[in-house]
Amino acid sequence: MPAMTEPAKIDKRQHIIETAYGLFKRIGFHATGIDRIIAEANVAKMTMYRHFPSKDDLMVEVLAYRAERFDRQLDRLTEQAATPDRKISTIFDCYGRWFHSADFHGCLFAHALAEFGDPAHPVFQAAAGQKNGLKRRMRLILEEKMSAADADSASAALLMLIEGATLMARMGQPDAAIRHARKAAMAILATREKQQ
Amino acid sequence: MPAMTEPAKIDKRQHIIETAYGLFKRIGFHATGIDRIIAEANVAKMTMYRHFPSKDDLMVEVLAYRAERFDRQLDRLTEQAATPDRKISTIFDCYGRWFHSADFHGCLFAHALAEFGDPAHPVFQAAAGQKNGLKRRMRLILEEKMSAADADSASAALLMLIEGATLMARMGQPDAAIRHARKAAMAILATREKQQ
DNA sequence: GCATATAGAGACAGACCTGTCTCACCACCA
DNA sequence: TGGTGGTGAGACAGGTCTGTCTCTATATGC
Repeated sequence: MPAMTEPAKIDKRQHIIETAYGLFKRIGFHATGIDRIIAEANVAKMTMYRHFPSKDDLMVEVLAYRAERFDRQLDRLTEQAATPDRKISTIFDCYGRWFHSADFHGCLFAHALAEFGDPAHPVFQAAAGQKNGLKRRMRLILEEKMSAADADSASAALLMLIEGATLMARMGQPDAAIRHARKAAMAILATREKQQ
Repeated sequence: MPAMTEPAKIDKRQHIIETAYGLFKRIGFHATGIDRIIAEANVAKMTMYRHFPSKDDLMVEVLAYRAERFDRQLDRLTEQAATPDRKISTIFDCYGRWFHSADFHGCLFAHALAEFGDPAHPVFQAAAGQKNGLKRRMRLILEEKMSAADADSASAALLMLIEGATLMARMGQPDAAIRHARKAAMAILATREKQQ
């Protein structure tokens, strides 16, 4: 075909990452075979292996891509919010929308941690890095309104609520998950309010 | 060998379940092969397939065995506690000890949910059943001291904290996980205190 | 003693896994 | 025009997966 119909070629690599992302999310890391990825991406096997030396590398790149997209989204949303409380609330909004989206399949990073138990494995580290990054983000937000120790404790609690809510949403209760998580988050933040 | 040295034969089936449990926990469901299970259990392949028609069945039975052991442990611990708050605190104690145990590898049920995304899959259902059971247990405890609606909301929040804390412990911070989870739990329960 | 049930050992089938390799094709550029 | 680099298609290797099968050995109950 002529060059005009080949804009997808601009980034075959990115196309593979996004296809693999969809499969890992829906089916799992171990359960998704290379053959299926290349079939779904309409790509030759050698094309994939030229961009990614191994499946492990591909998984790490998929996680990195997803983490960056997530971070950019939260950057954009939280910079519009005025107060720490509003920033946190915006994050919960974001999760609530995600829980109700059509292709919600739970947290890819949590699944990666579940499938790769070895802390030395690159996939484990990539996934743990995203979780720690989210906690750090919330801690920095909370330090605007409370002591560092309280911010550390509260951000850990918020992260736990978010992880637990994601699990609950995955078990078929997205409404209850986000509602109860938000209520609990407000209760936690309220106890640290006067510390300002 | 003579009959005296064969008491293990009393329940080959149970021995297979416990061996598989250890492997699934450490390595994962998909990553653990049948061959490895029977090798570790010192059992012939046909012996395993005689007791469990398929690997799926074995996984479900392993989850059921683990869920029952967990329930019995919590039954024993919470019946010794006098008040609802003490019962909840005892559950957190239990999780804290678990986080610090030598062979802690995260929650098998959460891992099962991560690896089997289809809600119709028996493994998914077995895992979701355990989570819902834990939430129900805490809800019943909390209904002694608060309204049904508050107990529902608070038990959901406690479940989320527990799940999130388990994830955090798995990422190498068991101390912070249980400490912050407990503190957050107390804050959540405190806001529902006067509702009694 | 004999029947029945349970188990061990391991070959085997058929599918699927990751990863390598070859060959042909085509777009682009000098 | 001829070289270069990315790509498609698919064979292939070597291993592992689940699950079935056969044959043998042993233990228990009648």
